[in-house]
Amino acid sequence: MRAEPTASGTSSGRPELSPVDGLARLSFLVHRMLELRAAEHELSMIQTRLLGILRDRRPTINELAALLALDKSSTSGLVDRAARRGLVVRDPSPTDGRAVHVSLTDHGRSLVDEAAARFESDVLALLDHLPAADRRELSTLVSRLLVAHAAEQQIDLFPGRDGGRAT
Amino acid sequence: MRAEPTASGTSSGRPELSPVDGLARLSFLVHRMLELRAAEHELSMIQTRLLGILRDRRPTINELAALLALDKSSTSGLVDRAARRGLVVRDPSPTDGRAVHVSLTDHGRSLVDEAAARFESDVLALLDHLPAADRRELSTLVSRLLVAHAAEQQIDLFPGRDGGRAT
DNA sequence: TATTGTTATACTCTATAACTATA
DNA sequence: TATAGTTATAGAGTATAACAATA
Repeated sequence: MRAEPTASGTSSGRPELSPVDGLARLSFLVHRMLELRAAEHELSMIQTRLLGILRDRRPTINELAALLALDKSSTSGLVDRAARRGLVVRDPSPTDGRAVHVSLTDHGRSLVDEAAARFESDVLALLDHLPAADRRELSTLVSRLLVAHAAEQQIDLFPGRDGGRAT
Repeated sequence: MRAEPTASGTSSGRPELSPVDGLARLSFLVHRMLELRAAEHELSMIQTRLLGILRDRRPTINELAALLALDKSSTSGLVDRAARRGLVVRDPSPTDGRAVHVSLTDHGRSLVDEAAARFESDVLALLDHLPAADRRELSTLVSRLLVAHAAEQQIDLFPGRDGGRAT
């Protein structure tokens, strides 16, 4: 969005990006890393998100639509195209004659696993530009930021780790 | 992509996201903030990027295609749709009878300015979850990371601030 | 001949509305 | 009657290939 970097002069020798600029650029950079790795397997971002969700779930079309924030008709088409490529399968629900469960094929799983592994090493390589201490500090701050934001939005960032409602 | 948060236990009371998970989630969060603000003006991400570029330039279709990493035919169609909505105009190049220059209309500029302002306040509000000292530290680390990455990729993060080739 | 831009065609992605089958 | 999913339709966004106009 910004064209000029808005280098809010630190008056030290090193120019520094503004906080908003920095976060925006970092966001686009990481996003593009995932896009490129997905594209290596001819996966669009939405197909990649679909496969990512299916890594540990067998949702119905309706559940998928909610998770992807898409209309059920869009979701149906998305699953169609993935199924046509042999990445996912539809299975009838044993309990509801109207519903289907979508799950990964072995091929779909190998694609998403490989893309995820490559993306992870991309991000690690990016972080390697910082010395170890800075890297740890950055991770801690990012985590703290996300935890605070999730708390405000009443989102559970750590499902499984006792959602809070316990003793 | 990750379903489980991979809370690499810090063995302290507070769970912390893994570095890759944290950066990925932060990236998606910031990306979604821009998407939502753009959507308030019925702008897609690619239309928003187009208008963002035009804020301080009047590129040709070919130049736009390079900046957006799109084919020139895709760019032509993108500009068509933006022009049909009155957001941009094509003007013939004074020096090359084949080329056109694309620029913002007043309407297009007001849309992109407003979306940018709202996005900026979203990111500032997000950062407000951290105490001021942490916020400054995070910005510095993000900036340092991007500067190092840009240097490696031989990209100039600060155009105008003397591209280096000087005295 | 080479370059700039547009057009024709095809496919993915998305939503709305209408439909089928089951509950 | 309500819900789960699909299909019909329309439009944005993208690429490839073919084209027109200009250089």
